[in-house]
Amino acid sequence: MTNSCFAVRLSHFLELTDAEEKTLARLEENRRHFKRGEIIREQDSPADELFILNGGWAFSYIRLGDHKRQILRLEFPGDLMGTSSIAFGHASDTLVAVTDCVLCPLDRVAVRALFDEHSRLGTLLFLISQAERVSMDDRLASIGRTSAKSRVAALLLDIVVRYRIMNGEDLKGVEIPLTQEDIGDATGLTSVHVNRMMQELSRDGLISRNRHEVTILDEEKLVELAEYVNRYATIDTSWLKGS
Amino acid sequence: MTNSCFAVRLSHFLELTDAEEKTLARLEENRRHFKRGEIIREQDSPADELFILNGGWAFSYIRLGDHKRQILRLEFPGDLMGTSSIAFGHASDTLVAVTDCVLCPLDRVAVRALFDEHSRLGTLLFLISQAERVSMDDRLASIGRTSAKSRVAALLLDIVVRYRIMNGEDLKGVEIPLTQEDIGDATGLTSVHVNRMMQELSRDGLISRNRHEVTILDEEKLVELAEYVNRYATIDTSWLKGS
DNA sequence: CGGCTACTTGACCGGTATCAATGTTAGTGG
DNA sequence: CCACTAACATTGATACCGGTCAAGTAGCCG
Repeated sequence: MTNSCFAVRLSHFLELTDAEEKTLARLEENRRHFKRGEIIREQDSPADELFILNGGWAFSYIRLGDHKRQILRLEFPGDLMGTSSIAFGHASDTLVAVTDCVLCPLDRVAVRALFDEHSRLGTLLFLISQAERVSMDDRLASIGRTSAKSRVAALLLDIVVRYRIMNGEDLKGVEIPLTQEDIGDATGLTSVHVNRMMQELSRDGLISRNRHEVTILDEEKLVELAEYVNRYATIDTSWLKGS
Repeated sequence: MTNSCFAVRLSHFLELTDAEEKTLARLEENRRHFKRGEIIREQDSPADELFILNGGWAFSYIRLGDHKRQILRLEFPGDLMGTSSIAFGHASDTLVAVTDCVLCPLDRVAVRALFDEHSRLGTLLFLISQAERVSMDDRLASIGRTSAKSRVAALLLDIVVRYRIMNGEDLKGVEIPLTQEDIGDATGLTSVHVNRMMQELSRDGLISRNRHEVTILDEEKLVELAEYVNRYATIDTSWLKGS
C-alpha cells in the first residue's frame, strides 16, 4: 500500500507496475511543511529542486516591475511543481503555500534517474507536461481573448474540475482559499473588477457564494460563457499501455 | 554529417553521441511540404502525430467562438510542434504555415521508442518542454499584466531572440511574415491597436520598420519596456552531461 | 488596369482600471 | 466573551486604455 500522492495521481493515467510504484514512493520520502501564506521558493533564487505537492493548495507567480503579479498555476495534491528548475539553475517563478502544505522536494538527479530506470514513467511525465501546457494554452486564450466575466468563470470552472479529480466527480461546491486579489492576479484583472464579475455571475444564477465557498449552479451555461474545455477528460494514454 | 534540424537544435543544449544523432536523423526521414498560409492540422481533428519543423515559420492557434483567435506559439526550424497530440488523441490547436514550410511528421510510437532507447534524449526533451513552458508563462504575464505597447514589444523581442538562435547572434533586423492582425491575435489586441503601438515604438526610436522588416534600434529600452527576460540564455543542461 | 488584402487614420464608445470610502470578517490579546 | 485591528470585500465616481466602426490609402498579383 502506497501513500504516495504522486503515484496515486499517475495511476489515474496508467496502471502502474509494482516496481514503478516503489520508485515513485521513494520520491516522497522527504517531506517539508509550509504554513499558509508562506513562500516556498522565491523567484530568481538558485534552485535545483522541484516538488511534489502532497497536501494543500499552492500557486506559482511571476512578479513584474513594481507591484504587478501574474499567477500562473494553481497546484493541487499530486501536482509536480517548480519544474522550471529542471531547465534553469534558478527559479523562474515564486511558489507560495495558499493553505498549509506538505511538499516532497526532489532534485534533478532524481528526475534523470527516473527517466533512465523507468522510461515509461518518463514518457508519462512528458505526456502530462504536454497536457498541462495545453491547459496553459487555454488560459492564455482566456486571458487574451475573452471578457472579464468569462475569465473569472473559466478560473472557477478549472478549480472545480481539478478539485473533482482528487475529491469526487459529483462535487458542485468548493471552498476557495483565494482572495479576490489573487483571482485578479490569476485572470489579469483588478480585485475590484473580480468582485463585480462574481456578483454578476451570482445574479445570473450561474454560481452561488457563501464566504469563500463557491457553488456551481448552472455548469452548462458557465462552460458556455467561459468557453471552457475540460481537457482532463480526454487525456489518452493508450499508447503507453503495456510496459 | 547530419542534416537533421532537430539534432542541430538539440546539440545546442548538449553534445550528442553518434548513436543519439543517428536516432534523431531517422525521425526526419519523412518530409512533407506546406505552402504559405496552408493549414497543417485543424483544431479538434484526430491526430496522433507531431512534427519537427524543418524549414519555414509556422504558428499554432486556438479558435474561440465566433471569430476570436489566440495565437499560442510561433514555431521556428528545429522546433517540435503539435505536441498536444501526445496527450490527447486529437489536436487542441490548429497549426498553420506562415511561410512555405517543410515538416517531418512522427507518431507517438516513435516518441516512446526515443524515451525507451535514449533516456537522456527523453530527459532533454522534457527539459526543453519545461523551458518552453516557462516561456509561455512569460507570455501569460505579458498579456495578463502589461500594457498593449509592452506586449507588442515583448513579441518583437521574442521573435528576434529566437531568430538569432538559428541565424546569428548579432542580428538586429528580421523580416516578419506576420500581418498586424496575426500580431494582434498573438498579443490579445486588435490589428488597429497593434498598428498604433508599432507606430509609437517607431516614434520613440526603439524600432524601425520597412515593409515587414523590423529592426531593433534600442534593445535595452525595449527590454525594459517589455519587461522581457531572455530565458534561452540561461538554460542549464549541465546535469545531463555525460551519457 | 482592377480587385484584392493589408495598413493607416480618425471619431467615438465601452469595458476595465483607478481612486476612495465604507462595510464586513477573521484573528489576536485581554 | 469582548475590544481591537488588519485584511478583505463591497460600492460608487471617474478616468483612460484599447475596442469598434468606418473611410481612405497603399501594395500586390492576376
